[in-house]
Amino acid sequence: MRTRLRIETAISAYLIDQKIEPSSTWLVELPKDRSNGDYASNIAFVLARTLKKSPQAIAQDLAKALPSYFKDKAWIGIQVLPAKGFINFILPVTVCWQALQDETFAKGDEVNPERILLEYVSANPTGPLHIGHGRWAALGDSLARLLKRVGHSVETEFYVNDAGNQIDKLIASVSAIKEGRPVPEEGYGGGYVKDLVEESDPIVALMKQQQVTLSDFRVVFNAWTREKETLHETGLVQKAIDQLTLKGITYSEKGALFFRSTDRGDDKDRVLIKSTGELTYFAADIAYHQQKALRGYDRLINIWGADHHGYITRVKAGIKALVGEKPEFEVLLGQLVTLLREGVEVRMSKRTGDMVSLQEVIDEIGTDAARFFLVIKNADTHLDFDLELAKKQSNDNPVFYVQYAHARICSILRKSETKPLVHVHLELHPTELKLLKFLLSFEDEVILAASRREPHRIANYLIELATHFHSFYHDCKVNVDDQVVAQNRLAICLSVKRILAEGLELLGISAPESM
RNA sequence: GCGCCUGUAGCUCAGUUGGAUAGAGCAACGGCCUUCUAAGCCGUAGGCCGAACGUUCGAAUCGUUUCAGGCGCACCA
Repeated sequence: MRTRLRIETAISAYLIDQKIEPSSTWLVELPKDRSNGDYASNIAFVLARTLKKSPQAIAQDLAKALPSYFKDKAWIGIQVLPAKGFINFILPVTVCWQALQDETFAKGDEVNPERILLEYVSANPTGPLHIGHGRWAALGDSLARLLKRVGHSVETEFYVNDAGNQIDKLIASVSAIKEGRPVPEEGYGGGYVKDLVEESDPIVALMKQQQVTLSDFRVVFNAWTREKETLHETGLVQKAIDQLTLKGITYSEKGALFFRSTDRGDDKDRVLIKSTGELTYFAADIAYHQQKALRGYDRLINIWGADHHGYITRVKAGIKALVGEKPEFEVLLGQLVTLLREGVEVRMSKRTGDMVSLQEVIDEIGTDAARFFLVIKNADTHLDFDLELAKKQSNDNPVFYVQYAHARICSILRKSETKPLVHVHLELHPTELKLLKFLLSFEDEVILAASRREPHRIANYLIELATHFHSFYHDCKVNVDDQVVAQNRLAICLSVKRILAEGLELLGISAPESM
């Protein structure tokens, strides 16, 4: 971002000098085709209307004038080229090099750092985690890492629904098995339920099991909040309901207590207390979010499956009613995962026990491959996860392609006897130059991925970086006799290694020294 | 019926705050290991970006309509 910021600053300075006020927003971005330049701006298109000149003519003028606005010595060689109305910027190698050397490269660039609470997975403790939870786990954990990386302060939380109907059914199923009775209808009959018979507290046992799986998946939460003890036993749910009633936004009807959520965009009012006297999950949920809000965050982010889409408006309405506009409430919806084995869908049912658990997936294909598969696709596209395919592909799985690049660099470093220099001389092989320039764009990718909450961008960036590196490896031998060249290339290798490792780290994937 | 997501190469998907000839991997075909790990590199072929209309100097990207698939629309969780 800092590099891009320099360019934006130069353009702004020019506009101020010329007393030009753009009619709408312009930007400096990575060109789609990197061979056009390192950065590009659409400013000429934007100014065309105000200046009543063609974008091409404006671009010509700007290209001539802009270089003198880069005051820093290192930037002196910058090329500013007009092209079909675009303005392309080609950075001097030294600028790229210096940016990469900076300890804080692609780190802490967020303009408005926030205190964020990210809640994800939050699976009921009624069975093992499945592949769908795996998607939220991979997504949430990577997102947390990304948000931290750009400078937010992030805490992660797993909300444990250890109260309510489903829990009662599970307990009933366990005792039924224990006493040799058949599992009640609508109960849980999966194989794992039989194993719970030995446990003094089946819920805790399942929670621990989930924790082990997540830990194997390299996903660790700052907090596991248990609904029963933090919300019900403390009376906080009732308190939240009372507050709503006090505000006059509840009403009784047919023996139930309703929350007037239609006042805040919902299409029907929601029940807080059923006519049976039981509290709804919705009541507990808004109490929970109220508690989160009171802890003083700027933003609450939740990751939910698309099947909870209908829930957003009402929970948002509840939060707004209880705590106001203060903490932003943001829900990231992820589309569902279909688990396949050789193209045939594996139905996910905890009740029948007909399922493949996340633990089994991890054991079968490994955490690295599983996480990569789950995070590489945009969260809003439906994901088909084929176990056999994931296993079969494991040799040309993109994750290995990326890891291989890292391992290759480590191998080069092991074989090299020269020490890297601090700077690069200016004569670079074209492939080498492309690689260097691509490294620089990590900065922009991280910012974009974090601000749009799209970790899959990092996975795609890494694949592309690995591609650039493998080409470089092929075209440019590192350990050559010419010491200047060797040191240069070694220095580039070190940068690639660092970015690969940092990128993989953001995805919670290992960067092996050898393969 | 209403809401949200998706529809891009044979397959799996990038690209979507409008921009420069629409990209990658797999599959297919053809090259490259006496040289730092061939889990690699290079090349060829493959497209009316679901369809139609509209907004714009400019649309895969925005709007309307429509078709197809997924997921929701409880005093269930």
